[in-house]
Amino acid sequence: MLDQALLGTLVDFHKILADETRLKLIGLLALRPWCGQDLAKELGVSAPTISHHIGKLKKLQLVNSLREDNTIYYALDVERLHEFNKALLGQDEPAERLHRSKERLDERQKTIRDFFADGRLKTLPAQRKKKLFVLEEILKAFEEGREYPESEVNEVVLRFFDDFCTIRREFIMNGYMCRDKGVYAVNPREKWYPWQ
Amino acid sequence: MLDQALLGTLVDFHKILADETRLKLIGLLALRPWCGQDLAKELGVSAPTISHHIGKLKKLQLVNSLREDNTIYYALDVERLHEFNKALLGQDEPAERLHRSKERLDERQKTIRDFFADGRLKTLPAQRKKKLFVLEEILKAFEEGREYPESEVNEVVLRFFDDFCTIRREFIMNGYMCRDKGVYAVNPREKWYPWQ
DNA sequence: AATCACTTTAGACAAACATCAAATTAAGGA
DNA sequence: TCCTTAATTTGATGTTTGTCTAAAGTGATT
Repeated sequence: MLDQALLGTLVDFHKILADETRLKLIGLLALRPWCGQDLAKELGVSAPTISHHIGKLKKLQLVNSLREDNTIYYALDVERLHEFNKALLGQDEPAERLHRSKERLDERQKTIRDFFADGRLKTLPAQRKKKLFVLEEILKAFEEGREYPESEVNEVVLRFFDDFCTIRREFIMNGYMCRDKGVYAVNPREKWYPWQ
Repeated sequence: MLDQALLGTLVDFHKILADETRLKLIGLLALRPWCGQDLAKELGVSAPTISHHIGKLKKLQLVNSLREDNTIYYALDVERLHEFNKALLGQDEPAERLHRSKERLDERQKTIRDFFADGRLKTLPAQRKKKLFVLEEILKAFEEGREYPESEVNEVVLRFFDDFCTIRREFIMNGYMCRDKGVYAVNPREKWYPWQ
């Protein structure tokens, strides 16, 4: 998943953005380049404080500086900002995800053929991936948005497998269903496993 | 710009993500729901530590918890994560920006009519907004992407205004041009003032 | 040289916080 | 009712860090 090198960078990035003054600084620099004195006046802090924060932003290459006579103008690198923002989430592009999901279609159907007979589950797969395929297959017997008392969940599952208790537990553990005060409901599909 | 309410939330968000353990936690919870004990074992920290971090993630509603018998399963709210990530950048929609730029069109043209006569600048406006309009008008005489020695910048500006020195300085100060070792170049237009 | 405007570094202080061990709470099951 | 397992709270500790003042550094102008 998240490799170690990226993790360190990501921590640093968020550390940098986790400060009100620095966030304001970025807000101002997004408008235009500023010099230190003006930034200090605008934000109501001392010049060394500005220098301190600019230094941090520079270390992440979020701002560049440019000297004009005595005064130094700082400019935001918007592109760089976007790079960081993509790092946490954007690693799984929709197109890519779609591609992989198609790749797995055969695997899913094969699993279901293998583990079901006459509409009933022969045995719960031990392999995690296959187990999820099976759970999702059983889940088709439930209506999304409707609430089920525990007894009714058992009833429905029983049509597929005797050990309804295990299946019910797996539904919860894997986020397919939620339970509140003994009442069960299927979670919306997009919350299941977008990474599968 | 960045309003105060959003700013606080954003600081909190980044504070939460600015920790290696929590980032790993999010990485794990992105895969599937986990219970506290397993998370502690997986990350090699104590249970209270996990509890501490989960508490922080919960405060930002980044994770939900779900009790199954004695054990509590924590699940990541991916949607919420996306919301936060959009907050920093996407706040200025292109459509909105376009709208505002149209609003200011008349103002711009009026300023140029007022301050130019026979293609020459009468005087540099003191008011910041108008000054920028004027600078941008003069800037049209430069090619984007081409490099100009200082002498040539002076030459071009001289066609509009005698005090080329001030104009040249204003170009730099306001981010319209950059200067490196005496060579000038016009910055790409999207870096000027998207907010104007 | 001397001065001036601006920036950066150094040092100090206080606040925030990650972590752990120990104590406490919560919920089942014997 | 007691025992077990898991989660949370509490308190302590050491680290990090934002901010300031004072001092030093940096370029340009007189």
